Amino acid sequence: MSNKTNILLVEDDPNLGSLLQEYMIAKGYNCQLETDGDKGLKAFLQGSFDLCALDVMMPIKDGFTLAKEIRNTDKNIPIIFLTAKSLKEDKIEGFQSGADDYLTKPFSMEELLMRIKAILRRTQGAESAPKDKKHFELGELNFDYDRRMLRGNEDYEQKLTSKEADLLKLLCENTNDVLERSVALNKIWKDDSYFNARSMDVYITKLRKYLKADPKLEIVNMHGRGFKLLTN
Amino acid sequence: MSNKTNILLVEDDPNLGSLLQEYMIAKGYNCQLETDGDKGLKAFLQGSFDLCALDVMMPIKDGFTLAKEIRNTDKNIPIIFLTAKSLKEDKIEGFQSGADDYLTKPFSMEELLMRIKAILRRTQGAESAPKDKKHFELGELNFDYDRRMLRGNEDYEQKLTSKEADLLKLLCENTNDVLERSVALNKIWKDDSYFNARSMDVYITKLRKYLKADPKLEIVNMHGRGFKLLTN
DNA sequence: TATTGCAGTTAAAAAAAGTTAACCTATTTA
DNA sequence: TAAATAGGTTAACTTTTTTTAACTGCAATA
Repeated sequence: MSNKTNILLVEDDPNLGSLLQEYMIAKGYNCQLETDGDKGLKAFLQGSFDLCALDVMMPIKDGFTLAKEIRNTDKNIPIIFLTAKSLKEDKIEGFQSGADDYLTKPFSMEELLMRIKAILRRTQGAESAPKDKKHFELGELNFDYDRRMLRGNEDYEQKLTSKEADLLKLLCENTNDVLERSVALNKIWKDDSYFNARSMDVYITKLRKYLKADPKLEIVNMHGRGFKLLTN
Repeated sequence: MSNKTNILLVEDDPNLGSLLQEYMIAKGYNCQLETDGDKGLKAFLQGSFDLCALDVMMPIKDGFTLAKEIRNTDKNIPIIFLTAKSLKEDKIEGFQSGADDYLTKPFSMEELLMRIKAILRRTQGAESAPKDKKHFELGELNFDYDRRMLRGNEDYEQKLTSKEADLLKLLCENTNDVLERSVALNKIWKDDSYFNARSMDVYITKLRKYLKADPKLEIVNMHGRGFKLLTN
């Protein structure tokens, strides 16, 4: 199975249903479409979904009832209702049957996508810490970003300032590839301007000095573009 | 402090604002009302909130900007926008600035309450920061905030003053992550000013001295930003 | 090849942080 | 009540980090 997010969409209007399905698929989700409540429940029980988007007014079995049945078997699955009803009482019934969100038709598909993302950010969300790497092997050298320390295998040790460490980290993340000047300026200095650019050059000089500890390491300039850290 | 859920409401229309505030209080929440973006940010920095409900169109500072500033200091706090704008583009900007939900006026207070509950069910439910932890493991050391005591496993014992303990607690809550200077100043000294900043530096010196009991612990400065407590 | 802008380097200025000690203020103790 | 103590702030000075400035050389392009 892919590692995409799986969405169960239950919608009795086949036009709207497949439109939404296509859109979600285009946006990189797996999206299974069912056209009534019974099929929806069956699909949910057999599959493994991360989120349900349910139409409220459907023949055979309405969305609220379906939601309760789904909740019976999974207390945590996020549920979004899609509906033409905009009466207050209905929204409240929707939330009371455990909805995470409630969209009133007509809504834009983009808004649906945003709301789905907002909910998944929370639920899958324990993760979402981008968790970038903090420790790099640079030829003979070893760079610990958090401790801001550059170590060689003899007893070379060089403490870095925070700007030095920030810049070296960016270079490492783009090893053997161009780090665009504007990218670095915006990430570290938060502003791409002439003086900051000169400041960055000063730091490049400093880093080059430190990296001399391993003669294979080199920071080369890409005229008009930025810098590249070469490791061999 | 009570164990109620704390909501920060920022709404420039005083009638709507206090109406919502009263309603939330009647429903058993703590709800602090601020009437513009600057006051809102200050209140957020000094307080300890579980959720923010922000009006989008406000004089001085709009809700989107405020949301970004709040997100800068707390990556997880749930944010709901309240707004008269119903344009698609605005909703999308709202969600991109990290919103969990987006209500278009006019909405019923009941619906707002439902949506708040839906979000809190997720955030308070599952994961993350038990925000009010009072006891921290710091490498070899052990920090009891209430007793204001730092203990090592031999017989190292260090009593802390209340400011020392406050600052160490903030550092611990952001272990291996930046504690912004302004955040600490606003939370502990209630005011971000030059002299308080110097005072904070004095406390950093004191804490560094205490933490020497475990050589792995380190408080590093992030120039212009704040401090980071490293644990390994 | 001459011009122009980009990059490399170094030194100095400016800003931020680190440290120590003096100095308040309130509270406890003699 | 005076002295001692404790927590906290202010001040002065030092050191580190970052930015600015000035000068030099190189690279692209007309």
